[in-house]
Amino acid sequence: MAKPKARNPEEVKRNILEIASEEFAENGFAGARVNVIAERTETSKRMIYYYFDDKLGLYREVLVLAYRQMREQEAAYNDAPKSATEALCNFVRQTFMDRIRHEGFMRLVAIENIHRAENLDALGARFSDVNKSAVETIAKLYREGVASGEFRAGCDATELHWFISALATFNVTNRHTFSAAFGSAVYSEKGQENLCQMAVDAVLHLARTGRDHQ
Amino acid sequence: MAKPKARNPEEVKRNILEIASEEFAENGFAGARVNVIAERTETSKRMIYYYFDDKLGLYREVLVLAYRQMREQEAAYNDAPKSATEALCNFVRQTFMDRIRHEGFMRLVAIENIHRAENLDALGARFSDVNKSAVETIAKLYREGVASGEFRAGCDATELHWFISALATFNVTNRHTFSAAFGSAVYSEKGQENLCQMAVDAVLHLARTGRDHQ
DNA sequence: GAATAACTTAACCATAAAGTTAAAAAATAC
DNA sequence: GTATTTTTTAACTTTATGGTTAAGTTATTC
Repeated sequence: MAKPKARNPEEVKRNILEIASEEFAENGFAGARVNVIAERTETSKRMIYYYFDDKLGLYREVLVLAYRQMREQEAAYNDAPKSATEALCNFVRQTFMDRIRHEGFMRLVAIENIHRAENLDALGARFSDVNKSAVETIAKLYREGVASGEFRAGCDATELHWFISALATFNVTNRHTFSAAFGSAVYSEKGQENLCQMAVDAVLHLARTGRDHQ
Repeated sequence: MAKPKARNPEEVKRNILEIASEEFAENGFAGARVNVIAERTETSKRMIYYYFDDKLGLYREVLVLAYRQMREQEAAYNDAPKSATEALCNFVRQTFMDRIRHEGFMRLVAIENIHRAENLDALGARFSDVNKSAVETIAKLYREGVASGEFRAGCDATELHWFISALATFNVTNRHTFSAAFGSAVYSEKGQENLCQMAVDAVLHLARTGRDHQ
């Protein structure tokens, strides 16, 4: 009577990781409960230990998957802009919106920073390889702008990436304390447009003036 | 033989809060252990419950104290700069360095954001009152620059504060994942100088161009 | 100087947490 | 059709956790 229920280990793992990702993002590593994760999956607690050994092993696989999904998604940008200026402008906007869309990922990153990234470090090359594309995108973009005369040389691509990332990330991860302290006007529709435009203006300015910080 | 050990409830409370602040900043709310906090204080676990009721009560008092100390310290800036430009430049640098110096506070803020600031919200006016000065400082500074013709009108002071805060905060709170992903060059002495200078340049640019984002 | 309130100590408790055991069943591979 | 891998179930163990009890001590108040 009960359906045969075909086996699918990959799907079981995927399902566990999906739920675990939500629970860790919501409650942090120490705050998350293995029992709760188990209850929410379509399988049992035993299977979590079967596939991931322990809570930490599960958490680390969640991190790997989250970063991989994020970078894959970022790599799918590539519009066909008319100029380097336009491309950079789009890139900043994209990043800003992207961070908003992936709040769960942002929370995992914030949590891992509280752990001083010791779990990402433990992953070694399995992690750092994934990120190479992120800086390369903006490096290429900036080079093209310098070549066309739109930007001035001297900026460091990683520093530009840092700058864009800082604004887009803070906007999501510090939203709650900022609102509690200073009101939520900056998180109104108009407020968010303003902040995004400020980010675009500032980044264009930095790219155009080049290395004024020698 | 044992010294009389004079009573000093305020000192006992202060001591508990100091240790608790370190433990919560290090491990988060769920990760922190009341037993560990108790062991590290000069008093006993019972006194924590005597003064703060429970773990959450202790955590909330830690937040109150941390924000108060931070704002008091910020309010003690007031140098005597020659121009509004110089004043804004100094303010950005100060903020940038300040966040670096108060890593523990930054960690508490990050942790409270993971909790969606529900504990700050629960404090109500006891919290929001403390922050009024922070935006007022930059608002005044910007007004003076507009009056002197150095800046153009139209910027929102809270948005400027958000902008400066974003860069200075991300630099500290996302240090570990950023380094793990993109290398630690931006956290070398030279790298940090560059980032700080980028922040100054960008903020000056925004203040000078005023409301290009209507 | 007795009463009272503030404070201290350490043993104790109930619960909840991560993780395990063990036995069996079902699907798949060979 | 035998061996292997995957999956299920549920009870169990160990340890650590937040929180409490209860008795005692010290300063302060009257």
